[in-house]
Amino acid sequence: MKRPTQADVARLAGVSRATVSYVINGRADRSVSITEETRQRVLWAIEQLGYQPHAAAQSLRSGMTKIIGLLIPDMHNPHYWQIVRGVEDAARAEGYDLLLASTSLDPKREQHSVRALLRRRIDGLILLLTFGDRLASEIEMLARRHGPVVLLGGQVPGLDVVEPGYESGAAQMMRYLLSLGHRRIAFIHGVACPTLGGERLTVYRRVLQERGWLNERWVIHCGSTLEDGYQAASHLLDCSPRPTAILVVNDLLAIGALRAVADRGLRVPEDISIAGFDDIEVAAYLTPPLTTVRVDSETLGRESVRLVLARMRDPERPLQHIRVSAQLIVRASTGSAPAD
Amino acid sequence: MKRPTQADVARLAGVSRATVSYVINGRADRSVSITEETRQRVLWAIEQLGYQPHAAAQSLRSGMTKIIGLLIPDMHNPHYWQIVRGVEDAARAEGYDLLLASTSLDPKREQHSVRALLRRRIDGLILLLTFGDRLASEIEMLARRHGPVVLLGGQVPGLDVVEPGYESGAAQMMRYLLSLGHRRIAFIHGVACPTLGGERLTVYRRVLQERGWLNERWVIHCGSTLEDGYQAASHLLDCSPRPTAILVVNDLLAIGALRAVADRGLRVPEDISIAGFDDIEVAAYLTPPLTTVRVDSETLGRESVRLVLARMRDPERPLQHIRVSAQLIVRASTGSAPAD
DNA sequence: TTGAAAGCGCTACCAA
DNA sequence: TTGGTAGCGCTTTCAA
Repeated sequence: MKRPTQADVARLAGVSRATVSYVINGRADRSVSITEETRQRVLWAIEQLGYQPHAAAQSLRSGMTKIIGLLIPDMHNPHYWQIVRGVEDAARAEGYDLLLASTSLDPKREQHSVRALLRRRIDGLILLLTFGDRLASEIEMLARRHGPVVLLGGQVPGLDVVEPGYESGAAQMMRYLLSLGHRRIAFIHGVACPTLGGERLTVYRRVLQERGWLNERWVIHCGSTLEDGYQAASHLLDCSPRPTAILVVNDLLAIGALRAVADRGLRVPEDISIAGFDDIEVAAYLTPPLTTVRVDSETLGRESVRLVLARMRDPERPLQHIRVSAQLIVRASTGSAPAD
Repeated sequence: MKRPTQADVARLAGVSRATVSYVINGRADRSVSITEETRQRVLWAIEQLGYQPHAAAQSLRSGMTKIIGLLIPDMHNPHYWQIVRGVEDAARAEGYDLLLASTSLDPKREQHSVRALLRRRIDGLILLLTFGDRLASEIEMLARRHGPVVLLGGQVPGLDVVEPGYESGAAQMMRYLLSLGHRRIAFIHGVACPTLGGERLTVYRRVLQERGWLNERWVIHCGSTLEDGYQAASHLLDCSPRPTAILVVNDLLAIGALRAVADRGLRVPEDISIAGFDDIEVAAYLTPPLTTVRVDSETLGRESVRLVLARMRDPERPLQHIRVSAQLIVRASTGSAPAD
């Protein structure tokens, strides 16, 4: 019970293999023309046998895989999933399948995954790198040889980039928190690699520095799990004086922070304000609903696919750098700074 | 600047293409043996050229793609990601890449995705079907021709199945709620397809029926988004008398329910208890932390991969049906039924 | 309008 | 111990 091949179809339809190929690939319009009757016979034979073209053979011959690869840092963070959704959607709409890999926040694995993805001669690659710097030169080289590679955030010379507008988002957020009267603002920087989310931290530091309110003790570096967020917030809550607001590098960790506050019997936002980044879907449904900076992650994914496809079509087009804007979303987790 | 092929390596190393192949595939041990010196020269040439085997060509020749396909219903629900994590992990550990597709809760798209996946002659396929029944016969047929197909829940004759133990979990949950004195227990069945989560609903009905407390007005069928959960719960809260507990088909929707309760100024669990299924990661960090039924989703994913690989190795092995057990996790969102 | 045939890059069998 | 070589299934050019 072997799977039927193109030759089987040809035999059954009483035509040559080339004809079958023409019919399938719809080349019937331009250079080649096929009798409607022949076409129908071929179609019938295909149906009859349940024939399906062999993807590997097509790839080998045509040089296209019809696959787009996506590398994300961490499957735990919903934010990345929203990106995956955007990518999957856009890719599928164009007839591409999605090969997904995650770094699991491990540099070795990131390197390994990038190589594995590249090895497949996938049509296009979208990389959301965690430890990118270490690989920059290798990626640059490989990208030159392989097809299109688009970076989702970060910087590698010679590559198209889609950049989330966290920087302006962070600035909006800081302005907002200051307008509420907060001065003791903490920052939880829970990421696998210091460079990740760096722009948010930088803006935070700069804004407070300008006012002389920066206190490095209130910048917590920790891991990237919910529990890390919880622990970091717990630590901050035990400080004296306590910060009146905690800005968290992403919503996932902010959820951990909310829990920490609740566990200490404190109220949000009366006793302390909490805010995050990303506007993951649950953010609006938390108790209290979370103030955050929205970066439309599906758009991030979609745009990446767009760039990849565009580069496929025209490898010589000028380098693109697209910025997806961010927007402050005020909900109930932030309020005026409590009087001392 | 074309990519080097095996022939280039052979030329540079001064050996034949076959030798290169042997070196790469480490067949040097058994049937064929290669001088250490030759081996080194080949390795050197590979390094020199930055040669990487062409995956499509390998697939075509060897018949293996080193890819496992996974179809999930919906990228919005964290529960499914946890499964994806398990699959990705296990697959990568065995040298397989992951091709991911999501149904987006659309039957057409499910059918289309299954076909696309099958078409690739992927080494193995893991399906978490939403509308499986409609496709059952097609899948069965295709599975016979194609490689291993494992079902994650559901039933298709002739296929290996990994089944989450929701049924026993639901029974534990109902027993627990009853022990807290609840009699007016509602059920939010927010799924894309009635059969999904059916076992949970069935247990719910059976248990209440036995006591004569079943009230179909308290069974809400709705969609599968957070907002659907919110709306469904809102509706239930407006009933009079109000249910004293709401069991939600999954944690994601339960989050929506928690929000609805909070928005009405009611307290969980004093005024009403809320419980879900899956034990997604955020469940423990919600306010209040959510009582739920844990089904270890990573294990679900891992086991699926295990079955796929086992079936690859031995297509004739007896059909497997693995049940992953469920466990009641009591947290703060459930409490004694309020006195009337 | 259709068919023949040359590979795409690789693996594995057989011969040397 | 190594090399020659026949395909895997498909697309596409060229000829008929």
